[in-house]
Amino acid sequence: MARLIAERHDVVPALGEVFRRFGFEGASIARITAHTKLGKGSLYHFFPGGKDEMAEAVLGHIRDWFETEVFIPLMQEPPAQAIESMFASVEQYFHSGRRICLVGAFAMDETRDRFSKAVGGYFQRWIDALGSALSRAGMTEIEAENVATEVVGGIQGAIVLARALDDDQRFTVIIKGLAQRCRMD
Amino acid sequence: MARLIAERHDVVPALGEVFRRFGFEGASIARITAHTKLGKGSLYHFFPGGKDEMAEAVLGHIRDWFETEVFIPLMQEPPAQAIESMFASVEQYFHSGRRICLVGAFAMDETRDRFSKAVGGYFQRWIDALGSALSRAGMTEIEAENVATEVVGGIQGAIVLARALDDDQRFTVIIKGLAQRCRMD
DNA sequence: GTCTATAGAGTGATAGAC
DNA sequence: GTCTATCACTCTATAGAC
Repeated sequence: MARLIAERHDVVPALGEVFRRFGFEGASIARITAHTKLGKGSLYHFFPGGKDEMAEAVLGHIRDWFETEVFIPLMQEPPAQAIESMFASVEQYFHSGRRICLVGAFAMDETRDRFSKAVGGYFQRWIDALGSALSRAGMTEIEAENVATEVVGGIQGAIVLARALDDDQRFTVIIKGLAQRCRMD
Repeated sequence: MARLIAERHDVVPALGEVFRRFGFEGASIARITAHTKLGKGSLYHFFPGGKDEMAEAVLGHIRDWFETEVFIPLMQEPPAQAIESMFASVEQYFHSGRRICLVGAFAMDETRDRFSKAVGGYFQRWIDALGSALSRAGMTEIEAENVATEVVGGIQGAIVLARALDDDQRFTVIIKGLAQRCRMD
């Protein structure tokens, strides 16, 4: 009976979707078992720390994805093309605003305090990486940091608006504006 | 003992704070009674529709505040000064990013679907009002709408970042940049 | 037998509604 | 306060892999 399906990392994306849909508080174990098709036994076998450990695993998984797909390219590749590539990744990853940023969502209520290190680290790393690219592209340090902050924040805002208005065009329009801002104005 | 304190509208701000802190799912009736110092009896007397009606009341209260303090001035007063005044109100209302936007938070998970009308209406009204002011200030229709969308979204993003990084300076810096954008560039 | 993965009944606590 | 449903979580039982 055992050994058939899962390893721990196989269920992490499914876990992420549940947390995204319902939030941390709204993601009950019942909902999680329904979505992951894993019994409580398996779930607590993989994540002895319960929901907190599940959320931690999801945040780590998100961080890893951004690290390889976005942050490292921003730090190491030619800046103009890495920035363009970042916006393409963002458009795709967030499904034009139909998929939320779990890290941003966790930041909104007291869930933040449970995962403050992962939440803060994710955004700081993003701002630093983008700031590095903008700086290499010719901006002053201070300008690069300000624009990076505005852009990373702007992406979060675009997600909020797209979902609130149920209109992905808003997301795409805002992202285009932010991309323009990175080309200097 | 009864009759002493409350009317329904007196408890709405306290309700708002509970929803802000814990989110809709995390705001349990126990937490609500603790914060409002109202028994369950009074609570269900004022809000027979339960938690949904409580949240609806909070959203209506928020909408009313923005309507008088922000949206109507944007539509009717001299645009440059109404826009400056909007940014001042925003800085104050959101406590430099330490207080979240409940409407934006509700937009993030499936809570949105319960309150989609209030959530969508709030942001659309804000964008329309700001767009009107920007247009009167000299922007083309299309430019005004784009900038209004970026600014309203940018404010939401600023809240997310300020909380995620636990740093209100980020909020203030972003707001300053958005205000600059409204003066044309 | 020992190990890991699994299923799910059962725990007390707490949920929202009234 | 009282109701039922559901919460997060524990535990026992058992499957197959070695």
